Amino acid sequence: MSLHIVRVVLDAPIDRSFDYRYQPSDGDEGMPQVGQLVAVPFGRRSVVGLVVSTGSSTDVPPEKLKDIAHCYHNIPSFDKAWLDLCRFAASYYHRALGEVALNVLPKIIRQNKQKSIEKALGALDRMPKGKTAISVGKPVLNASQQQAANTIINATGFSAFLLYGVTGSGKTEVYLRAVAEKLSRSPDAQVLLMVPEINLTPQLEERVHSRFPEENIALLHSGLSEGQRLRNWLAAMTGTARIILGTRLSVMVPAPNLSLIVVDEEHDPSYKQQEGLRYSARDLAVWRANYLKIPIVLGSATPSLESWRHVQMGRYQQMELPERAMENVSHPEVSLIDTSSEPVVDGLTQPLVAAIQKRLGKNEISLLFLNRRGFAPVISCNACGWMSTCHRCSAYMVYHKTGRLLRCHHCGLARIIPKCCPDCGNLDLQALGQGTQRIEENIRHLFPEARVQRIDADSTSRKGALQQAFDSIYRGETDIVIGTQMIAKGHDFQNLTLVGVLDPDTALFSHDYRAGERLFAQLMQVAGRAGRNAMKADANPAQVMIQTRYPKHPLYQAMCQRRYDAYIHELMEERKMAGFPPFGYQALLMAEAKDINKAMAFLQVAKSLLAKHHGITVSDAIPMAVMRVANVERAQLLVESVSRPLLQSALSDWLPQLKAQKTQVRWSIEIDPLSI
DNA sequence: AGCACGCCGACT
DNA sequence: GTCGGCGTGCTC
Repeated sequence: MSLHIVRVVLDAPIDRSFDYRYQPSDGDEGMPQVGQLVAVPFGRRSVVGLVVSTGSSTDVPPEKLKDIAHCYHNIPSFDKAWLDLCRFAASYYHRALGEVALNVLPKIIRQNKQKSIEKALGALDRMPKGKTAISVGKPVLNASQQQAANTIINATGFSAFLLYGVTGSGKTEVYLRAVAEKLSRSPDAQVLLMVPEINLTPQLEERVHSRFPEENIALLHSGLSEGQRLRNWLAAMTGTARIILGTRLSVMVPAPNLSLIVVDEEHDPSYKQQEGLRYSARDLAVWRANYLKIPIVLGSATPSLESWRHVQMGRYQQMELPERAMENVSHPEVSLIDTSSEPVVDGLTQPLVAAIQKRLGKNEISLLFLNRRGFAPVISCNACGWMSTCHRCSAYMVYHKTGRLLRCHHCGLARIIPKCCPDCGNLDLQALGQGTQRIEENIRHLFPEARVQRIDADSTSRKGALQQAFDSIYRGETDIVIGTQMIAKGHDFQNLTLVGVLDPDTALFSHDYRAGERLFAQLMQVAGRAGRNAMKADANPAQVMIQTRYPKHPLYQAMCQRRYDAYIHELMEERKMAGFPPFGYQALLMAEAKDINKAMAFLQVAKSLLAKHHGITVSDAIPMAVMRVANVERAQLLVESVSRPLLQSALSDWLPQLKAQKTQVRWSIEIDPLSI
């Protein structure tokens, strides 16, 4: 009598599978199939595993071989496409298959809570299955929107489209039209609509709901309860939900009839998972579309250089939505205030102060954008030059006037502000530079009658405080808003006609080579807050005023035209010269230890192990300036190559050698790091 | 990742 | 004399 052998992967960083025996018994539903979940004994405990193959023989000695404990026939099995997606992600990011596949499952499935699963499946049965694909209230598209939508709809096989258009150019309508068309053409078709974390607001959800009232929409984001996540996941997995709307984690949801993927704001850094499995949801979405031979739409006003390059190489097709094509939308005028000729007093120039004054007189809202919270970024001693540095990090500690605290924005360390200089005892300590708290104080002083609202991580830490602040603005109870990047996204404010940008220049000289593109994207987004609803016939266009010492810089020049393409060529040239992405490929080896020397020593060894690989460049081990947790020192090593396959094969050879190293150092590898 | 086994320091 | 620290090694 032949054996029934089931090969299973488990949620552990072990890059191999484990064989189990299947014993047929009365009343069960037969041999578990590939893609099914099973419960198996593993060591001293019972864990959930995923079946990756079945057979009739095994190399495992019989005394070691154990039986499958249970097979979850009630959960539909995962299809080959999903397994292959997990396989790709595992190999590309150099993780074990089981670690990837089981980690993306809802917790309730992973923890095998049968009663909750049964309940969710029951709820699913009662759900009506979308079939009619009614799209209601279709707005009329302009010519370029119509053309873009048609191109997407008529695409056959894999096609990637870069939909390039500023805020307000009508990208969302193009997505919704393509979605409507896909759903109406096939009764089973499913679409995946991905948005950045912050953009998945109830308003967007409502917009999709009201456009497709007959459809079940599976919402997937990190804010869901475990029960909701399970229900929505199962709805997608069974095809009950034909629209999947979610953040980066939705890229891994099984969807048997996926026929279109949309990635809105494809450049957004929140598509990159920054802990655990550090995947890029945008990149995985493109892989998935390619595998499934379906179209994918990447939309942005400020596309990533990676996508831009794909367009240049002919792999993606670019479609542009010109802003002028949208009726009833006015676009802001961007102007620069040269701070080398206009004196900056308390963070503000006279032209900007005058512009705010003018809005106050007309009962219009002004928004001041300053990406630095706190009162002042550093305090210093006038006598000896002491600066408020954090002793755990190399960063400055920020002066917060509330509570009279110095706080490190990297590690969270807080201390009472010293009464005198810790070095020389001098009493004359000075707050240098401007933070949002200080600007708020200055503004209240300048405009005592104005109603001022500050929005940053400090003012909104209380639950619901952010919503309250936005509500107050919506109700017209605010004249001047001061905020960090928190205000850049998602919210459109009626009657907001002036945006002032304070001190954006620091990003131009950042060590982070992506700082420029991020600043541009941010400025485009804040600019987009202005004037979207200021539709009064007699209204002047909204104004964006940027205070800068470098008005000739290509970034600001491009910003004046609100055209990213005027600046992206510059960025491309820089990257090409430096061999940075998208002209080169990177992996980052990070090491953590109590003693920095241990971490450094590990990285030295790691570097030497890589020396024999051709076409690979390895940096020196660099101790990290900023620590996350006290008492843990970090260091890193950057591995680069002009060829992705070369980099991947070097990693495949190298990482097992690192695993074999016995060391107290905790390490991890990140592929395509966003910042180094 | 868990979890156990195992071999050296301060405690009822 | 034991309790317990976490280094090392295995899990079908």
